[in-house]
Amino acid sequence: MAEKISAPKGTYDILPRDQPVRLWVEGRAADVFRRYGYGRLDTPMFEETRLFARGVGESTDIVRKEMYTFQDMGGRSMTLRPEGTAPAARAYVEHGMHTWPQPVKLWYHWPMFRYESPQSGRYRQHWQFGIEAFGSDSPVLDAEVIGVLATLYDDIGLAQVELRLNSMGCRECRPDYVARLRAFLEDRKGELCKDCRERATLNPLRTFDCKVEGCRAVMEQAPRLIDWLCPACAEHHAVVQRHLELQGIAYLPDHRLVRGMDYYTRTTFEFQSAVLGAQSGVGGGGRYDDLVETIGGPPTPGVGFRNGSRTHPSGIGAFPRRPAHGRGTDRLPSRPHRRGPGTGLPAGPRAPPAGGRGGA
RNA sequence: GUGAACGUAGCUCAGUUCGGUAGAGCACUGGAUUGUGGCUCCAGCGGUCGCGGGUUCAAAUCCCGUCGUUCACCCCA
Repeated sequence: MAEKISAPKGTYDILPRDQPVRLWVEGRAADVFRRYGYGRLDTPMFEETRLFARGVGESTDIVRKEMYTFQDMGGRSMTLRPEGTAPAARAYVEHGMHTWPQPVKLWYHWPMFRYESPQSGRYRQHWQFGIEAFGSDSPVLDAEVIGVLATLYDDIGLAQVELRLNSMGCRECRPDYVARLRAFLEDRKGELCKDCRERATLNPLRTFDCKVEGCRAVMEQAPRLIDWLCPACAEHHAVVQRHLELQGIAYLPDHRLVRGMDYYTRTTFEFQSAVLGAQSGVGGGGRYDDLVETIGGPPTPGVGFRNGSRTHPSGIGAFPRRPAHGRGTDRLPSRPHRRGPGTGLPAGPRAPPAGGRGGA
């Protein structure tokens, strides 16, 4: 026998038994997005490399060392998309969506590619749901986007998630704050770990993430971005919170919450699950008011979220879920019957959730 | 990129401590039985023990390397 060939490192096959859950989740998501007025967008799986370099940010790890970049036959540098917001923004500009009624609301379910070393819930190709709303800087829209994700989680019965909320400020107030933070870190340099001393110059906001006890103690006394927002950002943040409360969405203010892309401004948020170990983020997002302009479009604010398949190839399927309630008829389908015509049809609406790898 | 654990039939694993040329259950195939393709019973198929070196009379078992998986760090979905 010839040498066996297996799926590339960090990738996985999605077998017939996984499809019912997958289709069910996508169906639920599509339904929620539709109810909120989002239309589906599909873009190519690869884009010109400079779209991500500019959109995601040259200083991010994604752009610096995690992209699947290749040269096509015409000598152009192309990259398998590592995230969805930049391509969506590109499509917004390319198709003149600024002439559509604003905000333009888009959703997608796409595979993403990152050259990382795989570990729990982290793959080289994974699927993400996302929504993006372009063309409105209203804080009410931020709260709505968070509401969409909360509704989706509620709809599929995802349990034990909590929402963390922060504001990253804008190009007016963040630079001032970062300078202030840098000065603080420089001052306390001696008390920081080796990693943090590097972070202090490269990406000072990340020093808040450090798990080293000494660093945590120092960072307790560090200036907090949330305290140094400009009046406009502070007001924006306050309105977002008020509208979360109006929707009855519980959240935890977390001034240390920093997400991976450079494009975030003002609102950032993340739903986390206590049961996922180190990879606790389930989904999150935020506002990106400068992104469209950065990639060559007209100044256009935007806000969105993405939800990654953290634990299971079939997507959200393996997350812990609440028991099905009596009236919610559209619960998760069970695995198809062993025998039968081979259609893989769900057994029925009342089947209990099945979790775990390969389950359901 | 760093560290640790692991890698034996399609699947879940035993065997590795104290080296002696591979086992179980499930699945699959065939048969018996049975008013179903269900149950039970019988039989069978199936592994160069991830790969490559080394030590040894002899390696799944010890040593080195390599690839892969998992978990953690980094970072992040």
